[in-house]
Amino acid sequence: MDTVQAAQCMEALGNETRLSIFRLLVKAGDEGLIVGQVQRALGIPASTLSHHVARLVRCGLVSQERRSRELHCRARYDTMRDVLGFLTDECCTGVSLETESADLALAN
Amino acid sequence: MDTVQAAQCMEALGNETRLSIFRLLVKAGDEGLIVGQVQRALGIPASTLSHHVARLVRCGLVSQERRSRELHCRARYDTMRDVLGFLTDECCTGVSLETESADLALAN
DNA sequence: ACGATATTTCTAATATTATCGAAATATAGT
DNA sequence: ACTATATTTCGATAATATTAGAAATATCGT
Repeated sequence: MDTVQAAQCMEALGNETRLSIFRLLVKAGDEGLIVGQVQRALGIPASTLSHHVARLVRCGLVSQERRSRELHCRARYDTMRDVLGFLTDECCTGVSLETESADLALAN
Repeated sequence: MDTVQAAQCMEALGNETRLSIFRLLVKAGDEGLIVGQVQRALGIPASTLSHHVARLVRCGLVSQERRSRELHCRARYDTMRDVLGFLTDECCTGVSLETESADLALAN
């Protein structure tokens, strides 16, 4: 994952509404949720929600699959893993994620 | 770390300029960099840079320490670790970070 | 074909963010 | 006190994002 896509994903998740949507989808697991379920869960207008979901889809964090009238949304763990990988590699160099204090190494 | 602070950090890192600043500071390691060094490295006007750095400081991703005229900036690994922890726990439930494909468990 | 449901696209208003020059502040050396 | 350096704050403009109602589209059941 390159810097641009990483930034796009972060920007997407940097909005509280979108972060809630994404967390909801993660919790829903493999099954995912249909847009209407998300809407009822979060209580936001359909058009607003559609906008936010589209943005999550655009940056690759959510996938959609139409099932007749309903639109199934699922969190894309692969993308999320890439984002975490980017952050760990590029933004946390030399720091273990464990809480044991770090042995900062200038890895470049 | 709560949802609000996590979102703030992500929003901060979701801007390409700020992400570059942060990566630069991470690479600089424990020593950090003074604002002027960051400015020369990235080639952006001082006032614009100041704005972005202030934002990184505000959300806790960067710390500053004045040394006479110069302002030393350092990446705060502890905050970064918390952000990664949040993302791993709340946004990646049941998915291993290793590339071996996941055993999605609905952990709630 | 029609009416109901699910969701998006359009449109417009409002709000927030980004950018950067100019002026202000802080500190250092002379 | 004066000048130079380092950085921030101010102020104004431009760009982008958020919000949400209304209209459009798609699909279903009858």
